[in-house]
Formats: sequence, structure tokens, C-alpha cells
Amino acid sequence: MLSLSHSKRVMLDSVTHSTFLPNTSFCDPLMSWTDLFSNEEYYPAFEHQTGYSFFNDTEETKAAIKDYADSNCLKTSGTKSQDCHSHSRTSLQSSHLWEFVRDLLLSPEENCGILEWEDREQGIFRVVKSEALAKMWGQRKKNDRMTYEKLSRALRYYYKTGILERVDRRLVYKFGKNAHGWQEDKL
DNA sequence: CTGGACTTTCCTGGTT
DNA sequence: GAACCAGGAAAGTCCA
Repeated sequence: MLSLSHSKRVMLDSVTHSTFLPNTSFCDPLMSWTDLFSNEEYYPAFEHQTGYSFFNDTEETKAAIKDYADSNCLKTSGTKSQDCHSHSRTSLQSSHLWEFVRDLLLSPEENCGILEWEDREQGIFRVVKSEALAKMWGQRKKNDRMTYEKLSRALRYYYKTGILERVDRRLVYKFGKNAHGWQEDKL
């Protein structure tokens, strides 16, 4: 009982097999997984309102994930230096929403099942935990009033610029012609 | 200081 | 009825 759900297990395991993630979270202690969930400063109001509810899981699961993430991040961070070169300044620090979403999609550690690829090749993805996504985006922008309603409005503006393309399904989006950096073979 | 890009906030109305 | 989706409108934030 109380073990990780299948999907979560898969998600976590995928970290081990990950072939990309060259320079995202590990290079950015500013917003690493552990920062996000162990540092109270980052979750002031959030802590009181919904706690970690966006994981909609048990305390056990939460702890398990954290342990896994901690060990994994720490372990990996030891070899990070060589990965943090050149232009890779963006990562999860990028100021643009679509880049934030993209990078979250490309890093399972930070993702935590919030976003999921629907069709990797076509760049179609689904927002699994809308509330959690909004919270994270809010963290990034230091805005604790962010909601999925507002975040999605911003995403809708991307249809106009070709960053995203419309998909006629709830919580599903698709990267458009003008979005870059998400293709598997171009990473 | 100014203008533009990119949201953020709010809202009305429609859909699942 | 809750959670989304569509966009218009207007205000706010950055940055060149």
C-alpha cells in the first residue's frame, strides 16, 4: 500500500533514462526541485492554501518523490559543471511562458507529472495538473495570484504568433512553427 | 522618456 | 455546477 502510482513511478524512472536535460534544472540551483519544495521561502502562501495538494497524493508519495529527487539532483549536480556551458542560460529561468512550459516538458524532475507529451514528434502536450502549473508559473514570476485561467489566456495569445497551435481538446496544446527547442532530434 | 513585446487581470459568453 | 475555452479590453512590467 501507499506506494507510488504507476504513472509516477514511470515518471521518476524516466529520469534515469533521460537522454536530454543537458542544462536545465541541474544548472540552476535558483529553481531546482529541492528549492521548490523544501524551501519555505518559495512557498509562503501556497503552503497554507493548498499545501502540496497539487500532487494529489499521499504524504508518503510526497516524501518518496522528494527523496528520489534530492538524491538524484544532488548526485547529478556533482557532474553539472561540464553541462553548463555556452548559451544555455535559459532553462527553467526563462522569462517567457512558452519557454517555461517547454523546459518543464523537457525536464521530468521539475515536471512531476504536471505536463505530459501527447505526441512528442508533433509537439502536442497536455496539461495534466493545471493548478500546479499555474502555481509553478506564479513562483517563477513571483506572483502568488496566478491561476490557470490567467495562464491559459496568455497561452491563447500564442496562437496569434505561431508559438502555439490550437488543438481542439481540453488542456491540450501544440507547439507551433515559431516555437523552437522542443524537438527531440534537435536538442 | 517612449514604444513595443509579453503578459496579467477581468470579463462575458460558450462548451464539456 | 465546476473546470475549460475564446477573445476583447485595459493595465502592468520589462527592456531596448
